[in-house]
Amino acid sequence: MGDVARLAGVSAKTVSNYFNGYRYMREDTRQRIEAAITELDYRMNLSARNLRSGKTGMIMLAIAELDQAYLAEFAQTVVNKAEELGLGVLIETTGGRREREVEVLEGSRGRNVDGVIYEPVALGAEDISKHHGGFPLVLMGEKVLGGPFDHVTMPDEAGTRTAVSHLVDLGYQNIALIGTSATKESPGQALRRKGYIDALTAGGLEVREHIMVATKRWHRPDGADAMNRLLDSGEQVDAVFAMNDALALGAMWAAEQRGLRIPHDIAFVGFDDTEDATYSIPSLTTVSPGRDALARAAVTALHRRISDPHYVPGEAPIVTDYELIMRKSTPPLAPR
Amino acid sequence: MGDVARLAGVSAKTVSNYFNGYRYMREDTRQRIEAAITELDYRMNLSARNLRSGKTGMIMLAIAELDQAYLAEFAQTVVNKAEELGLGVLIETTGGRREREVEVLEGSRGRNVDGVIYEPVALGAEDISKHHGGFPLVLMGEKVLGGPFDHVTMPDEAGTRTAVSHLVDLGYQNIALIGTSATKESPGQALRRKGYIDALTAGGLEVREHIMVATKRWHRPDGADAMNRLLDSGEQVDAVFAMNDALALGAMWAAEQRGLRIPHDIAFVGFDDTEDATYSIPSLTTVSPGRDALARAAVTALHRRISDPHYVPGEAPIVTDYELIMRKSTPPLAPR
DNA sequence: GTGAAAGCGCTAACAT
DNA sequence: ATGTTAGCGCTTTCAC
Repeated sequence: MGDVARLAGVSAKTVSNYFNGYRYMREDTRQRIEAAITELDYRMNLSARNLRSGKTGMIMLAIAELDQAYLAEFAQTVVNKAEELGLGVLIETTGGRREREVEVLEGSRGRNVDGVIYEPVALGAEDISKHHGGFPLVLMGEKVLGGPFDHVTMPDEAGTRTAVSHLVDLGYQNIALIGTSATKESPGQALRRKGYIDALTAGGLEVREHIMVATKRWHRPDGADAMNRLLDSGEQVDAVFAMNDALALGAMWAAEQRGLRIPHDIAFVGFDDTEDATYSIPSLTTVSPGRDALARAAVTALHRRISDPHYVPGEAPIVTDYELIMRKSTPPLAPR
Repeated sequence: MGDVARLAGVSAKTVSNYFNGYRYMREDTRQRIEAAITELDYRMNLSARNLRSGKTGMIMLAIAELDQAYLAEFAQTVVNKAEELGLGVLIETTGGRREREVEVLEGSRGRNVDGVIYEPVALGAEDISKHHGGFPLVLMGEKVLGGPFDHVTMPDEAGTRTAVSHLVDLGYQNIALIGTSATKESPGQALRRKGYIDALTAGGLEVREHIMVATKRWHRPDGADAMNRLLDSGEQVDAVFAMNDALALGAMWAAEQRGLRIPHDIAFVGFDDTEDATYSIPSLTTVSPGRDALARAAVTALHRRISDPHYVPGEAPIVTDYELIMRKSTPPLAPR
């Protein structure tokens, strides 16, 4: 920057003013600076600016994994929105593993970005308060009581309840659940399980532990695997609610592999409304949880928290609207 | 860091040595430092380290979009591999738009990371040399002649040729191509188109411009749209090679919507071997281009370039092995 | 409207 | 094996 100043015949401070949009500057000064920048092909050293200003212009997005359509689409929207606000996005993935989640919360990178959008999977609310190092944080999922965090959350419970109730209304009586956890339940899992149980209860149906199937992850192979176990069990099943679209599509595929006719023999419902749910054969009924709005809300809240020192995180979660998207995988149940 | 040094009764330099793994240090010194760090809950200020050392410990991954399964899976592997090497990954998306691609190449963020992995879509080789600001760069796609860049590339041409030849061998005679460009062709597009044409020619089949269909992007809706236009055209088609899996799955869906039986009436082949190709109904024959190996190779090459000042980028591209994965969407052609 | 000087928190180079 | 000095390239403060 010194070089630019010298070439333009001004001080470094004036060049700095130029970059920071300082308003009072003579037109000829501005032009000389611009000419010098072009001439020298100068780019500001962000490390130096960061050191001095205490800001980095970057936020971190810490999620379980990118190779899950929902999270990839979420990340895409976060990157776009951040770009609008002049922020870069550093992506860390945790694989949903507790150890990595703690690392992210305690590590130095978290304190060296302006803020973090964080999706806890293995970590509970207490853990987060305990391990958190004091940087601006927006949580995806449950509220951490007392923590100074914004939190954005999908309508997990209500969305699931609506979807399962829809199956009940269509006449299905043996509705399986795919995607529970054999070990520690994540917040989203707990809420979706609750929505499922409530809908069955409200519909006067029995809640059967044997048709609630745990999976390790939430990818297609897990869904296929779960479906195979379900069919092997001999339990009667006429519909499946899966905790996300990938599980539902994997389950549907496994059922078809075994010679069942979809959706005639078994109906399927997913959650997320990722692109592949529209284009599966048959197309998949699913819950659209307002993904883009949520991602934008997360970035906006974080940005406000970063740039306004008086900003106080909202007590209430930011929840988006959801919508049940009805497609061909859930026909009205024909009398058997 | 000064605080830590004071509390531990050593100089700042010794604390710095501690963080940088300097080997010669008395055990009790080390322990006093560790105690002080814990006591103060100290985390290093990376901006200061970056300013001083001229490195940031971050690389940038500049790709078209994250909400494309192939790129999301690629990004996931890049993040993992970078993490292994102690590097953070800043993700920028360009949407494949020329203007954004230039911005990324010229902007200040590129000069403020240690290196960049870059996927040009709209930008040609000349553009890249012209706009590049001198930072370590690994390109995905074609070789930029004379540029000091490593480049990693999928076996676009050979993979496509093999896939289309397979259709020819099975007896298909009217093989459409989905995913060409109406405007400027990207490197990958050009190579896949060439592979397609070569395979047809080698098989003694006519190359028909009318069954080569352009799409705006490479997502499912684009594939569906292209398939509809193809079917509306009245051209005879018994198989489709799509430039990626998403296009193939969208096209397959559209054909099914119109009452065609898949794969009996039309066979489909994709490219990428994303997870959804395994679990579609019917499962999709596709080219597996060694995605993970490629992502790891890209990070490794960049890391070497960053850390070894004598490293000279290879002349030859890093190409991975590919494999044709045969599934149910391409049965041997029964005599009609 | 612009300049001069100080200093953000680290590490390279050298000293001990 | 550890301490001292200087300075990375910016922005802040205050003076002009």
